[in-house]
Formats: sequence, C-alpha cells, structure tokens
Amino acid sequence: MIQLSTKGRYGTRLMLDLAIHYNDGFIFLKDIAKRQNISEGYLEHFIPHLKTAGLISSLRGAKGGYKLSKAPSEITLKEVVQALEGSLFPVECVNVPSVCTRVGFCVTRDVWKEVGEKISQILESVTLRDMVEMQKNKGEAPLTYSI
Amino acid sequence: MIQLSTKGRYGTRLMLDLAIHYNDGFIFLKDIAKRQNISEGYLEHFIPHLKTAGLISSLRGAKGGYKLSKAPSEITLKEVVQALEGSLFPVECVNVPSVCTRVGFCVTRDVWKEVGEKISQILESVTLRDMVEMQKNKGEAPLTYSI
DNA sequence: ATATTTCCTACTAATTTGATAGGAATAGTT
DNA sequence: AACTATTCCTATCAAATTAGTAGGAAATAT
Repeated sequence: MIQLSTKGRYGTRLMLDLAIHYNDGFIFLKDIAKRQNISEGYLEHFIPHLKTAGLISSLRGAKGGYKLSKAPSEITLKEVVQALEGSLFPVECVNVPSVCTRVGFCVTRDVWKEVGEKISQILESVTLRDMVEMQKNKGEAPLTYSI
Repeated sequence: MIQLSTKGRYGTRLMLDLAIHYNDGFIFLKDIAKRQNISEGYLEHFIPHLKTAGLISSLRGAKGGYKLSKAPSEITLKEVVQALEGSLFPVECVNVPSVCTRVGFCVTRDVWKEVGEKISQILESVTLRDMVEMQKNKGEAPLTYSI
C-alpha cells in the first residue's frame, strides 16, 4: 500500500492547524486535538520530531503551547513529511547502502533513487500557506472554528 | 519511513529479471531466485498479484515457467508497483472515503490526492525497457548471467 | 500555592511484514 | 504408465511496526 503512517497524516494536520492559527500566538495542543479530533496524548508523540526539525517552538507551563517557528509560506510539505516520516526514498538502500550487497549493480535501486528525488520535488512545491489558502476556499466549519 | 515493502522491491526485481530474459521463453522461478538472491518460496508470493494484473503469464509442469505477457517497453513501473502494492495514494481515505468523517472538508486529503497523482505520473514514465537499458549500461555480472 | 500546560517514558494490543513448509495439480519425458 | 520438474495454493509463525493509553515530572502564569 506504500502509505503514510499516522505520524505523517496526523502530524501534517497538526502543522496545518498551527498554520491556520499562525497569528494567534501559542496554541494549546488540547485545542488542536479537539479541532482535529485526535487524542491529545497521541498528538504529543509527533511534537519531538517537529521540534527537532526546527519547524515548531513551544512554551511550557500555563498559557504555554506551540507555534510555527517560521511563517507558513516558509514551510514546505517536504520539511513536514521528512521530519515526521524520515527519508523520502522508497527503499532503505538509498540512504544506507550497507543494507544490501547488490547496491553496486542494482538498477532498481537507481530507479527508486530517482523516484524519491522527484517525490521530494513534489512535496517541496507545496507550502503550508498553500494549504491554508485551500482551506479558506473550502471554508468549512470545523477548521474555521477558533478557541 | 513511507517505504516500499518487499512485495514492491522484490516484485520489481522479479519483473526486471523477466524483462532482461524476455526473449528466452518461459523462465524458471528457481533461476530468477538464484540470480536475484531471493528465496524461491518467497518470490512465489508475488506471482498471483502480477498474474491478476495481466503482467505475466505462466506455464505449469516440467519446462514451465514465467514470462512477461507484454513487451518490456509496454510495461510501466506504475503497473508493476500498483499490481504489487495496491493503490499509489499515500492515504487510504482517497480510495475509501468512508474510512474518515472529515473527507468533506479535509485539505490534507486533497493534497495527498494530488501528490498521489503526481507519483503515479512519475512511475508511469518509466518502462521495464528503460530499466533493461540501464542494466546494459551498468553491465554487471550477476544480471548478465544466463541459465 | 495552585492550576495548567509541555515534556518524557513505559507499556500494550493489534496489525503487518517477512518468511518457511507441505503438498496438490500440471505437463513434459522416458 | 511412471517419473520428474515445475507452478500453484494455503497454512503457519516469528519478528517488527503501528497505533494508542497512562502516569507522572518539570515549568510557568496567576
């Protein structure tokens, strides 16, 4: 099925939610969880990946929360997916050649490498700002809801 | 990691091997297994997918084997991956909207749908013939080896 | 102090993945 | 007819991954 895990799916929704509320200061995870209908405890798991990648910053304690560390227009889907899912190459041998002895003469590896690079380009062409715009054009209740 | 499973990886190698030996009649799975260094028993699992998709045909009994049902130039990587891994969309809700109640207003779904369509285009642009050519240019021993 | 939040780690159930095994059906060969 | 080599089919299993819950420590505004 070559599917995105919940890390990629839920994490992207988390980031889109933060982008939509970019001008509202620090946002409680609790509120994101409510709007996105994902348990707060589970959403927590994605935070470290996003912080390590420098995509979000946080404030602890009461009145704490999260916000994007760059403007939505400066964050691409590639950065988000890469932070959450790791490499964008569909096979491990491109990242870690030592996992396979056939690396030197394997044509399928070369092909997967090219495919991965093109997927990377696709994801790089979409920013969170683009997605916020798309959401505005859809204009649906659950995401225009504000705390 | 959003990786291809062994179905996609091994199955593609199986198909490339058949493409390389396209003019040699029916090919024993045993020989493919030897060349690709994958157990014959495990390779067997991928056969039904490829047959159902109409990509290979088989002959039972002694002197049986497998061959591509179309010329390598007529088979794209998209067909191969789709036969082996199923849908090319990175999220299930694009194929089966009923899995999520947010389908109507979810922007990430729209984005994943577009991404999936572009990935599809990439895979469609590569044929088995292209890969056979690449292999010829590499000219490595293990794959020019013939039974 | 207190309340509210992020942060961190351990745990668990369910599913998927990767693989092996055994034998039935089929088709050439002798 | 008997034999051999192959595809075909299904069951089984171990390991890894995924999806999710739980509990509490650390930090900060009021």
